[in-house]
Amino acid sequence: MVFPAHNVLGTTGTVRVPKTAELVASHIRQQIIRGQLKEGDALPAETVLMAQLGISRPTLREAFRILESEALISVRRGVHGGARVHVPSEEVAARYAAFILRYRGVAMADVYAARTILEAPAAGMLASRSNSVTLAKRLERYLTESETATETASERPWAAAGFHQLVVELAGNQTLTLFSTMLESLFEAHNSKYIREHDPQPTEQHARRGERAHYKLVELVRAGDAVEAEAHWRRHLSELSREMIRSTEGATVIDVLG
Amino acid sequence: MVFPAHNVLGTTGTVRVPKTAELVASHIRQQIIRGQLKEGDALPAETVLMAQLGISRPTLREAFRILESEALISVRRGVHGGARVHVPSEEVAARYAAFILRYRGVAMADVYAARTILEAPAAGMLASRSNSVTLAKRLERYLTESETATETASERPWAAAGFHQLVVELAGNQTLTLFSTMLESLFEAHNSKYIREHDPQPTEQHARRGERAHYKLVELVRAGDAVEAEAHWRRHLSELSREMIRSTEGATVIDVLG
DNA sequence: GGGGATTTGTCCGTATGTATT
DNA sequence: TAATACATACGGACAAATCCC
Repeated sequence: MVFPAHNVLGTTGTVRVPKTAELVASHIRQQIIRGQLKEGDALPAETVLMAQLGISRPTLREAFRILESEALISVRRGVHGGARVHVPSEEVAARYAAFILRYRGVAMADVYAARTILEAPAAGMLASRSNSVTLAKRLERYLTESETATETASERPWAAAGFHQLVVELAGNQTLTLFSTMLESLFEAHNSKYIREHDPQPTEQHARRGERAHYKLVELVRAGDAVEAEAHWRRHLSELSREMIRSTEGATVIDVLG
Repeated sequence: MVFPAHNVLGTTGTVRVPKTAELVASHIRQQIIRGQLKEGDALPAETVLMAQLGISRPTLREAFRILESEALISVRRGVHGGARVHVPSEEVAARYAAFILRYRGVAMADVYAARTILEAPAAGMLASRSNSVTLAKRLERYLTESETATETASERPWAAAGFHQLVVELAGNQTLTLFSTMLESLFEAHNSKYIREHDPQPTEQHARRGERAHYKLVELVRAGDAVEAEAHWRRHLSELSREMIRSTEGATVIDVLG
């Protein structure tokens, strides 16, 4: 594999000429996205890659920084170090969405509202499916299993988030599921940052009400009542949003870590 | 500004120690996202930044590559060259979403379906708003203006995409608008790549039907009929999706450029 | 537990290409 | 056209971290 050392086209007018590091990064990225490089795979050592690709170390390192910022590789030092491959993650996509939203000064309330708009129809789709009884069973099993699995109260929100994710996932649209996961990732990042600064409120009463709402959705899905399932889930999501916004009062705008 | 030359904490156990280039990139990125650096602003020259931040040229260049891959800066050579600042763009977020979808082998039909799920409720929200008459006027004005502005048939799809964007935008949720823009960006990338390979079909008849559907939505919004507006828009979007999928038959899976 | 080997992290100096004046 | 200023790329060197024996 050879990359053009001193860009082939010479003077290129107004055309943007990609730098060597970008080309190298794209080359490796494509192998990851196409599945030719799998999770955990080790890339060759720097010296080997330099020879294979015909580039210098600084150039290779620039490519590594690009891929590292996309969480597609992680580099460690030491004797068995080197670059290791990772699958593209929703967190990164959520991160970039957060950059945009933060730049525009979008409030967290807006993000919560988006979840409601997105998830409520998903609940309706679930109930209107022909195999809604099977789907209801899947949902119910998740609830009972997570009930026995959760030991401390602190990990209950995580289980609840998993239920919301499952609702969207069973609706059967992968793009929608991705968006939903991105939103969940934003909430998680925002809340964890907030919890670090303030005191976490367990809100035992709210947890019980949430649990009842989850079981009620299962029933509506089982009954195949799409209209009521969507309406019920919308109410639940709205209430949840209000609660979250009130409890994190003061942190109204998206906060970006990176 | 001084970054820890040889990471302060020394041995850090299992904690991931961020590299200097990442810190520098984050530092500059935050200034951009917080609006302290504005679109078109020029960053100091490399030598100046090296002195200001107390880092070497390779490290600074690694940071530049990271920011460049996020489209937050663009670097040019020559006398008045250097790094120029850009606002965070939806295309980048769409790009990473595309990486994830492509990795999972998601079909374009899935992405189109997501647009339907997302935009249809937005149309309903539009009609149910108290100022729906004003919103209808905005939509109508866009249609008449784009009608006079479009000269060639090739730029008509662009105008249509703008109308769809406007529908979501007027629904008033910025997060939803971002998602919608990301989807539109994916369609644009996919179609432009497809058009380059095949022959573009103008489909005059479809264009007229689409135009009628747009005007009908305006009427339903003006009348404040939320239920029918949502149903109508869903039908229109579904038909549009079928049409696009059929006309790009063979390119069923998301394709990623980068 | 300590020493050595391997691999990346950071730096410096230099040469070359490129765009502006 | 020539000079100038800037980024691009290369090679070599040392420091730091990690693992194995």
